[in-house]
Amino acid sequence: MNSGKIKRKPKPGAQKRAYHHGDLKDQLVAAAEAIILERGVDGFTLREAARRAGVSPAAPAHHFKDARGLLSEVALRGFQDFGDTLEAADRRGGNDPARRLHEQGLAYVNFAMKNPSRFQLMFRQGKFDQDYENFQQVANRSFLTLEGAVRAAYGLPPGAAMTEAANGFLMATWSIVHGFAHLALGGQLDWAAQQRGGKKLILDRFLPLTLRHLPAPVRK
Amino acid sequence: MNSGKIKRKPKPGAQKRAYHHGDLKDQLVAAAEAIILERGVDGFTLREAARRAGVSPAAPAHHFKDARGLLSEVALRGFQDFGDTLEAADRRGGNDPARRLHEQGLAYVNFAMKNPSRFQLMFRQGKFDQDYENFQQVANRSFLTLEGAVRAAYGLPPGAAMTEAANGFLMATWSIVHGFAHLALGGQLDWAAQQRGGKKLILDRFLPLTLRHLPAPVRK
DNA sequence: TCAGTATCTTAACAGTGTCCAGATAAGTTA
DNA sequence: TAACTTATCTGGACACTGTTAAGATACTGA
Repeated sequence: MNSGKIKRKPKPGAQKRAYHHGDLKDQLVAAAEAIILERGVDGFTLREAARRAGVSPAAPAHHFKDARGLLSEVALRGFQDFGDTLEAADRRGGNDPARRLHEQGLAYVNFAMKNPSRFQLMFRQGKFDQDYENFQQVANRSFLTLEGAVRAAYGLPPGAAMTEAANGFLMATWSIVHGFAHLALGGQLDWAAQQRGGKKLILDRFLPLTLRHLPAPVRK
Repeated sequence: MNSGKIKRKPKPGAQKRAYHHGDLKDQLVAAAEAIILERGVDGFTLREAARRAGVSPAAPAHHFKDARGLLSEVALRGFQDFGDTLEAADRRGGNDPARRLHEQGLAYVNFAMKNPSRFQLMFRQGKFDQDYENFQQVANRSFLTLEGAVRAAYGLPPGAAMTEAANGFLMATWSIVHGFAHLALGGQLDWAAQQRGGKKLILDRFLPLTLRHLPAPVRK
């Protein structure tokens, strides 16, 4: 997945940092992820990321076009993990379309709750470039995982065109898990979860209660 | 709704602006709404709002604590309109709980699509203060409108405690409309809507298709 | 060895939110 | 009317931001 060419030993000891960093790109990504986790997506600044990586504010420009470029990389890697997570869940569902969808729904919300700032960044418009490298393709993988299970539910082979009913079903299923994730992250479910920190309650109790209402395919 | 005391004629003609603006607070709010509509929520700057209102960058401080304060006011007014919209829709549903919920769902998404930046601001964490003036109370009104219809569906009088099943139903209903709104605004539904500008298609076609899957109360 | 390239630093620029001291207008009291 | 008080706004300043330009340093490969 990575470019794979490490030019220098990342940390050869307690030696004072060399002029050439050696692992700057990855450390900038790591710093960015840490920052948005601590301060929220809007709390990110390029200079702070550079500061944490121990380089000057101008250094990141050699690895990313600009601040949006760094966030684009974070979003891209987020969608890679997200896609992996959903595909694994889909496999856990076996051959039963309903179970496949249920597993994906669980995984969808769990990912959001365990990676709150990454998830919020991934679905935030304007913070990064949608056409960064192969972002579209990577992000589409998650969508196709969901579509695959919907196709199975409606008996539509991979080549066949999606029917309107199937599309409605897909949008409804996606909406319910996506909406739940957003409400949970936005604190809109805290009236039920006792104060803050009810993450566990939301995942263990509210989510199953909600997923009971996952759509069922419309036969007619 | 407004403080109601207009100190000065807003625009007495082509006369050069007086030292005292006379209507600055409302015009700052209007400017802020225009800015986030044009440039997105993150495109807002306090200085630009001041510029559009024709005052110095320091002037807003006399009407709002800081930049977040101005955005808080925008969010507050947004929730007022949102609450009105949902209550009107609820009334259109008459006595049938299912119809009340369906009307609210339609109104929910329609509001989001017709006020995209306001809606995104309203549900964006960190951009404004949750405890600005009576924000909590105003925002809660929208929630209570939804809860009211859910109570009706489950035969729970206003005083009675919500059951777990009712809460699950509420969260599922809220999630599906909230998620649909977010997906639509985020452009995640554009694969089906031909390119950009498919707003009409989304509202007229996809939304009804999706709302067919609005949860039904779980009897057992 | 030595040119070429990749990576990084320093310095600067314009734009941002916010604070301060002071100017001006409006309201209030006598 | 006159004086005092309060509300509103300006101008200038400060620290912070993203980005660029010019130059320094280290690595690469012939």
